[in-house]
Amino acid sequence: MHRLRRRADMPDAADPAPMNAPSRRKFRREGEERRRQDLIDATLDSVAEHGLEGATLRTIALRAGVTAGLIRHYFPGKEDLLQEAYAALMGRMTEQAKAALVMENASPRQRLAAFVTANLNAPIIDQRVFSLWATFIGRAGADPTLARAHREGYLGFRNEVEAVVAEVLAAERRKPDANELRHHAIAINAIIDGLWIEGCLAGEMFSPGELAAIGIKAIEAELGLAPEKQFQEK
Amino acid sequence: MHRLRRRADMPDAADPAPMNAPSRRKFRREGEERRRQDLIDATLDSVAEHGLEGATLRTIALRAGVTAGLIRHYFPGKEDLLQEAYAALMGRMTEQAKAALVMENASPRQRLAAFVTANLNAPIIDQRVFSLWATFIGRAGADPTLARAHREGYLGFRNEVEAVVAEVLAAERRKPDANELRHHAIAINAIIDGLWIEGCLAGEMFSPGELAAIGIKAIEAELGLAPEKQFQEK
DNA sequence: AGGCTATTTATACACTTGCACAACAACGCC
DNA sequence: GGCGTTGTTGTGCAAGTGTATAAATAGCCT
Repeated sequence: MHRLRRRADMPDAADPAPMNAPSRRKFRREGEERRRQDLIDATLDSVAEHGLEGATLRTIALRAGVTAGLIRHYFPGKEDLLQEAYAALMGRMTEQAKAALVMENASPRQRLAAFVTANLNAPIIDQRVFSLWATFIGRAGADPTLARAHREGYLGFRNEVEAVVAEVLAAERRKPDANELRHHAIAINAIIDGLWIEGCLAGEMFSPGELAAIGIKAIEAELGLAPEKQFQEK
Repeated sequence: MHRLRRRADMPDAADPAPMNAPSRRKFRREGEERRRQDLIDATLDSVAEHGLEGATLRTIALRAGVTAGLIRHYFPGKEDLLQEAYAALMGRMTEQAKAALVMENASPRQRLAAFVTANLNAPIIDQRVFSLWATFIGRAGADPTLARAHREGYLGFRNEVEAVVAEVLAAERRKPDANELRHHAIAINAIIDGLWIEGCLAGEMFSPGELAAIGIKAIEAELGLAPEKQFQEK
């Protein structure tokens, strides 16, 4: 029995109790945005748990608490759903990452340290998010759409880093040229990315705050900042 | 017509030319190791190109120049083939990465620089290898076997880094404690990993050797080494 | 209350997937 | 050369896959 029918099976005289037949699943109508978000979340959950291969429409629908057919009512096809899910993931990641930069009344150096700390702790250090990132980015080589989405996210992130670095160095009365600045941004970005991966894949190997401390020290070394004690973590 | 049959279709009196019927595919018997390697390579190619979802037994077999049924003769199931393919990939990656460390007649610092340079240029900087790495590692969260394989590879790599770092610092008459050494290794590992990703995903944004130069400078800063000019790249 | 309509379910369908197995033929051995 | 072994092919099959579509009903409007 691999097709689950509730009604149309055995068309002639086989149902012993025709009275209770119409039992159809109860449902509620949700708002359009709510449904789309639920479906996207369910998609990300499915991908994180079973990979792209295991994220079938039925699995996704089950997780979202609806039936598979409904997906087609909101998305033209599975590919579109995956695209939107990836876009949503990237949006949340960069949003969270950049949120740590909007600090009032803080020196550039403090803002940089806070940025690094935010990126190297929960919720950005998270195995589920990493799995999603890796699963999607693994297809960037073959899917130009994904590749462009990544490139934009990456450059946006790096530009943020470069801007803070410029402020930090300016506060130190240093005037780096454009290429020097770019190299610093690339290196710092690499440090954050690399530590992020290590934390996501083997978080329990590091004590709380350890990755952030390592990252801040490495970045300060990269920028040639004296490790002043006034910037210890609270 | 969705099933391609060559013989058994239409069992009675439908074949106009029964003479040419037995045309069966010619084949050669390869050695066992050769076949296994070919199948593993075809698997990696398929995964790199279409992701885990697109790597079907038929696709893999087609690429290996055999028919799908043969795979079952060498591997108990698809999952086993994927496991072995991942193991082979990791083996080649770490092998290449460590190969740069076995230099005779070189100072520790030169060996470190060569190690970084090797890891941040072709063939280790390679989009296909990155796609494979990301695709597999994305399932590490759900698959304990993959997670352990990664952990072992990662720790092995980091221990290599730590050993070279110890030599470099020893040559500078510095005696770091164990925790300091560990932090250096983690940071340097992150720098290499981060730059590796950037290079794989957007290699054309960097001029040749640029990533290696950035990496070496960042690592020397992390270790507090004076950027002596005698270590320029040839 | 009762109808309208768009959301939601249920089902159908063509096709794919991993696996099973029988038939076949390439190659070594006598 | 013939023969047996076994690597290899061809084919079948149940369980899914994404998509299409008819049927039902939830909830709003009047």
